[in-house]
Amino acid sequence: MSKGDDTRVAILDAALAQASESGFESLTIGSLAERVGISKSGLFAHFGSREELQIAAIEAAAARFTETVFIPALKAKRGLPRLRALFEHWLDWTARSGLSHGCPMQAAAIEFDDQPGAVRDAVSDHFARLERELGRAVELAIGQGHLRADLDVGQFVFDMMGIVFAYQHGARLFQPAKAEARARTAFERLIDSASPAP
Amino acid sequence: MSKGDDTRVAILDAALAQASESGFESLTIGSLAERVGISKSGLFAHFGSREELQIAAIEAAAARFTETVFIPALKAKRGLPRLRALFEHWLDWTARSGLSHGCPMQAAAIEFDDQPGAVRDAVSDHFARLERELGRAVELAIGQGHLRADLDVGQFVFDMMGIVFAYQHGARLFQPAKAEARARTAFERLIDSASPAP
DNA sequence: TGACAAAAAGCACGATCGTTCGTATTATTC
DNA sequence: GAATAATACGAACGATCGTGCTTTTTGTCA
Repeated sequence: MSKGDDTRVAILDAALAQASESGFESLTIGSLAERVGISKSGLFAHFGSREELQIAAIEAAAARFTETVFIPALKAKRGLPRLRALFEHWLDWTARSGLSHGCPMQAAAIEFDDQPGAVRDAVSDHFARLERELGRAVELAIGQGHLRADLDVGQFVFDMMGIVFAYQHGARLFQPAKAEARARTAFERLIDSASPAP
Repeated sequence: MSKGDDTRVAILDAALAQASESGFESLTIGSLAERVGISKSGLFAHFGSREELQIAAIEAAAARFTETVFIPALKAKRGLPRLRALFEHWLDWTARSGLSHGCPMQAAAIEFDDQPGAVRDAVSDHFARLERELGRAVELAIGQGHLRADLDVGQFVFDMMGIVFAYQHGARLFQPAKAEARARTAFERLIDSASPAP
């Protein structure tokens, strides 16, 4: 890995930390350069424009999400265990990847949902993939007989996302511990209602 | 109402529209003044600082939420009908109040959750009140015998918020109609699971 | 209508924004 | 070690940021 790539990685690390704290709108070239310890123009040269920097940051966040949530979940047996692992890793993925101030993907989703362009596309691609992967995990669980065969997969994924969103909301604004307990309870109830009839 | 108050209302209307589109971070005095059609300094004089403007905008959003969601729901009979009304009005409150580009309160929650101060306080006050009111509606439904007496009210509210968040997310990034259908299905299932044993 | 207060505008400030360009400093390769 | 490419820097640009002032316009009320 060349020197330039090292710097690029350092920049994106700092960018993710910054976006986690204050959102992508706060991702200015000047403040980011200061955080990384290089000059404005030096940083700028790596991306060519602010928008390119934002896109790179989104993609870096998506990559980190994959490393933190998807990859480790593959270690669990397919079916319900893997689905549970996905849920657990998703709950605390920001903390486990050094972004303790909130999920940058969700911040991006809210900031860019009404601003058509490459940034918005990158965000919606991420969430589309997330839904797809979750759906696949659910289908595997059905295949393994862990969940009902007539389950509405899309609805299950929708419900699961709602639980995580409510968790993130509660943890951010109020008591993280309570939100976590509520989220687990809700997820267990969701699984219960999707289990095969005895 | 004096002329100044009229202007203030117009400013806050524009501020909410702007915040709905691009978030509170994008709420700059210059762009807002142009939107309203007055001078920067003229607008500035109404608030004294940008932070005061942001707080006023949050409070205006909260007030509009009350008008659009809480007040109309009071027309429904207390108990389950009112709870349903709250849910329905909450789902489309942004569209019904001219903020078709996203809920400003949720944008604010994500932008300011890690920035202690009066803005964050105003946001968390709003959501605390929202949870309290929802909880009260649930308790009324229990009192009317519409919901189980041993229901975990806090958990119910958590689940309900998750449904709405997932709806807002899906409607924002993907297909609003599908998200709406999923949200209704989820809510009916939630009520079902909270209904008294037959 | 004239006096007074309220509201808006005008102008300027230092700071910071994204971006460009020419130059200096490094890494890499022969 | 010399040649060359990759990286970083410094200075500057026009624009915009939030915020003070002073002046002008507008509304209100005796």
